[in-house]
Amino acid sequence: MGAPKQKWRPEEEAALKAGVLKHGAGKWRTILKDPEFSDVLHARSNVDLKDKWRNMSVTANGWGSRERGRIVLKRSHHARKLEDNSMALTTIDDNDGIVDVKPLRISNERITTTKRTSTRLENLIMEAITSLKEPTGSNKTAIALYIEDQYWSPPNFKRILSAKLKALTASRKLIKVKRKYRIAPSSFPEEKEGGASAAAAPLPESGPESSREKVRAITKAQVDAELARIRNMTAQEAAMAAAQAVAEAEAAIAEAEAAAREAEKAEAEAEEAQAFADAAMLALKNRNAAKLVHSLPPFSLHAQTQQS
DNA sequence: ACCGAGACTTGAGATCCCGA
DNA sequence: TCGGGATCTCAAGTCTCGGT
Repeated sequence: MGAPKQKWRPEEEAALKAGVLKHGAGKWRTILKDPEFSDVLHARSNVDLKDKWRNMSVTANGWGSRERGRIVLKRSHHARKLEDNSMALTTIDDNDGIVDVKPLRISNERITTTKRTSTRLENLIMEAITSLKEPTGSNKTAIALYIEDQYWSPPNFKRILSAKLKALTASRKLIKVKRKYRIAPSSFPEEKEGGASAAAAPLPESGPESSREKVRAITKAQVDAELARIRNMTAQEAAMAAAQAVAEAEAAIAEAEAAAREAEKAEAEAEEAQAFADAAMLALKNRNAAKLVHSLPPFSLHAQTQQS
C-alpha cells in the first residue's frame, strides 16, 4: 500500500462517533466538513471514516479487537478454545429462536496448523488419562502407550509428549502428582471435529445456564442495546467506559491469580497427603513384616537369613 | 535433558485502495 | 457511498540452536 498506516487516535474515534450521532452513518463527507469535527479529522478521508466506522461496528458486535479477546480470555479460564474458524456465535432473539449465526473470531485463539496438531495431542492426552481411569492419575509412559496403541505417533513422540505434558501442567489443565498426571477439575475438553476426546474429563458445569453458554449465547436485544449504547456515547463517556473496562479486566486478572494460588496450594496439599499415605503404607508393611518375622519359628528365621 | 534467547511462522485485526 | 479485496501490523505460538 502506498500511504503509511495511520492509527486512529481515541479523539478521532470519539469525533467519528459524535459525527455519526449528529449526521448519521453514511454522511462521511458531511461529517468531515462539519467544523465541529474537521479539526480532529483533518487527516482522514470520507472513506477512512467509513472504514473505521465499519471496523468499530464489527468490534461492538462482539467479534472484534485483539484487546477484547485478550480480556475475555483473562477473565475466564473457561474460555473455550476453537478448533476452527467455523465456530458460531449464536444470537437468540426474544422468542428464543435462532436468528443469526455468524463466524466468531477470538483473536487469541490462534488457529495454526501446528497449533491444531498441538491441540489434537492435548485432546489425546485428556482422552488417555480419562480412559486409563487410574485413580491417582496416569504416568507419562502409560499415556504414551495408550496414544501409540490407539492412534499414531511420530518418531519423536516421547519428546513431544513430554513437552505437551509440561505445558498442560503449567497451564493447570493437568495436575502432576508424583510423576502422574490427572485432569484438573477446572479443565474440560475442547470442542473438536473428530470427537476423539468426547469422553474426556467431565464438564464442570452442564445445562443451558453454564458459563460457556453464557459466553456464546447473546440475545439479539442485548447486542442491539449494547451497540446503541456505544453509538450514543460522548467522548467522555467512551473514555469512562474504557477506564471501567480496564479496571474490570484488572480485577478479573487479580481474581484469576488468586485462584491460581489456591490451586497451587491445593496441589501441594494433595502431594503432602499422598506422601503421608505412602509413608503410612510403608509403616504398615514394615509392621506386618515384623509381626511375620516374630511369628516364625527360630530356625525358619535362621534359614531365611541364610538364604538372603 | 533442560533452559533461554532469538528467528521464524501464522492468522486476526486494522487500514488502505479500487471499482461499481 | 459502499462493498470487498489487498496489504500491513501485531501478537502468540513453534522451532532451532547454543549453553549448562
